[in-house]
Amino acid sequence: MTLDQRQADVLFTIVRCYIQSGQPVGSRTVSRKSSLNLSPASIRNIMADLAEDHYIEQPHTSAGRIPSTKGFRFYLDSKLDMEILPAEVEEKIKSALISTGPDLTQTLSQASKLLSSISNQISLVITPSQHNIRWKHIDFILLRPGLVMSILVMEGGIVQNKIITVDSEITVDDLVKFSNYLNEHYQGKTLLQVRANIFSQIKRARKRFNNLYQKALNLARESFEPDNNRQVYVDGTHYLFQDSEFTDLTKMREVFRLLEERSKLLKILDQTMESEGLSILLGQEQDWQELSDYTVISSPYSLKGDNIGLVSIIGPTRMNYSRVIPAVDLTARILSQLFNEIFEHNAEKNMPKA
Amino acid sequence: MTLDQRQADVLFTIVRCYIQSGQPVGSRTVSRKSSLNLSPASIRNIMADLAEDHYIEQPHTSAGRIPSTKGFRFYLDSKLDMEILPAEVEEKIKSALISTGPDLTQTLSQASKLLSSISNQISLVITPSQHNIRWKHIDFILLRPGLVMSILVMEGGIVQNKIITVDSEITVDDLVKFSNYLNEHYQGKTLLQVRANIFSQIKRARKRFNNLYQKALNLARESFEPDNNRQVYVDGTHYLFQDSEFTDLTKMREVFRLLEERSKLLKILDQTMESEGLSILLGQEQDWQELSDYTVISSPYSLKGDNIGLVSIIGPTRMNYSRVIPAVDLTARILSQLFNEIFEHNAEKNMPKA
DNA sequence: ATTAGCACTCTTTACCTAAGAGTGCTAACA
DNA sequence: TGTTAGCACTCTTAGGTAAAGAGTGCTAAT
Repeated sequence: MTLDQRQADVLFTIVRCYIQSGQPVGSRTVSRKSSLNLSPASIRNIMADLAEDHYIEQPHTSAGRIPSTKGFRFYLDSKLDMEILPAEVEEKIKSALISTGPDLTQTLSQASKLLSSISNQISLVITPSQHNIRWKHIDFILLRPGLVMSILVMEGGIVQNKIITVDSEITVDDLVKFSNYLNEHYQGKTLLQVRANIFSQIKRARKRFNNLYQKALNLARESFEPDNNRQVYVDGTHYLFQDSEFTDLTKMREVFRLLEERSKLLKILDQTMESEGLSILLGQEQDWQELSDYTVISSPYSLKGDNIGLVSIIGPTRMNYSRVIPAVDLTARILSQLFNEIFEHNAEKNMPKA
Repeated sequence: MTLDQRQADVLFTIVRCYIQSGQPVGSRTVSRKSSLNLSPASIRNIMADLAEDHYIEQPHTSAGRIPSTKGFRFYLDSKLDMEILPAEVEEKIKSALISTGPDLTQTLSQASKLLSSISNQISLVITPSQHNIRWKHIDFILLRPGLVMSILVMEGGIVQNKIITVDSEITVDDLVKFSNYLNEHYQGKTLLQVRANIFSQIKRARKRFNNLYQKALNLARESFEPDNNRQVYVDGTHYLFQDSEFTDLTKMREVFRLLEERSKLLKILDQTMESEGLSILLGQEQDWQELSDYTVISSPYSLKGDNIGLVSIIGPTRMNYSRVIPAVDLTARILSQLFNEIFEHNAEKNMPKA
């Protein structure tokens, strides 16, 4: 079942030509473009084998062949001929991201813009899940009696606001006390740690402590709840119109619909969140009707070895992988680097205090 | 130059039919669809007049007529046959917006989603410019020496963060003093008022006050700077693919490109910001290459009579105005109402204190 | 003033044919 | 035995023509 050298060679040539032209590829073309010097007739024999094993398909009898999903998968898994991005591109991205200043929100938004422009595809950047990020400060503001806004500031200037309904007797002074307490006890811990700690305290508090303390804990619990509206930065949507002559408009429309349905989108992207390094999902391999002619390439970015966010692009199955894959990879790597630098920076600052 | 009753009648019928079908409209069709009972031949005479005055155009000799930009403008300015949205739709929107709770950011995002789904077009909602909104609270957080995050919370839970570089000698205690001072003196004022006041104080402070005070003022000045990244909520992009048989893909692509270029988009939309009530901009009347086949319908929402934000839709010039216009209008009205309710609510709370 | 009638124009559609691209098979070749 | 030239066959595409259809503009009659 596995392909020998020549079969693979032919398959790769077909994939490359198909990506370039969007048209079925004939034996003549393969014969000319491939490195093995064989006549079209010989190529045809090999192509017949490949077709039998479903690596390639024929739109109709007298047409050339196009790679099947299986064919694409084989091509992608062997990841040959990736372009090496010139060092200056790497430098350009890095400096563009650093220049966004200390606000990581800006950095991520900028990363998405850069990625779409160097890949010429739709780019997605998901903001970090905050489990593993340390927080610096919490603040409660009484919007009106019974209504509090909590503001949680984390490393790198990531902010999470939440509006929380509370007991209407809670006063501004109470809130100051709460926040002082929390800032003193939990500052510098990760959200995950804080949450765990708060839950255990709530259990104990049921019996031992006074009412005010319980209210504080409940307020804290709600504030530190995992953020369910993680943001997704989307850029370069107009690139989907490239080569739209060959594209089914209904399918294009589905992509746009998906991009707006953030929950569905996140469900798809989350699959790649835990994987190490880059992953490539072919729409047709998964059961996504929305992306049947499209491919998602993702790479997580990480903080201290934990994946916290994701960089991806969505493009047609026949996109230029050799350029796009390195771009996604690079962007994720640089983001990781930036996050870790900031983390290091702050860790030094925190250590002496602790 | 102005049209008489019959000419207008014929023009309206042509516009209506063209919107419905997307095809040139012939005299037969007009004769059947219009209320005046005239034969196709008579209609043709009237159509010849209209064509001479450039209200309608002919793609080629033997085709029907399509409304010109001038024709559309005439139709839109007389705004007949607007659908009356059933009261239950109004109720549905209202309750859906109220149910988003006290967080106005959520409310606006939801408004955009609702508008796109009832209009079947791309919807845009611009977050309020904060000049006329009162602020409740300011907070400074020392991210690291020399780097401060300011958090400005306004009426309705609108939050504006800004990261500001400062003198690296400023301490956490200084920041607490600053924020206490600002909160005491300026709470409840509008951003515009605060800014004016701060500027005048800075001038005086140059001579009279100590260094710390000047630093505080400078920090305040930067925090209260008008927010240059006003958000735009965009929804329903996939509706652009409706009737895409008749649509030029290059032009569609330009729309998507424009939607991502927020500064350009805002420049276009800001034109309508100051107008009273609904405005309709035909892409071809303006000098926007990006929107040559599209129309922007906008209506500002207001707080205490001042326009603070904008609700719009972007759709093809031949969209169903009779449905879309009331939808935009209604959404803006409901938003104004909600904002004013919240304002009233808070005003009552603020009054006794002041 | 309105309309029926009609010739005219231009587009659209269908149909046909020829060209072209590519295949698969066979037989010959190294 | 692997490779290749040759060839018949299939299916799509492009081009051209003719018929159909839609709509106009004009004229003459009502």
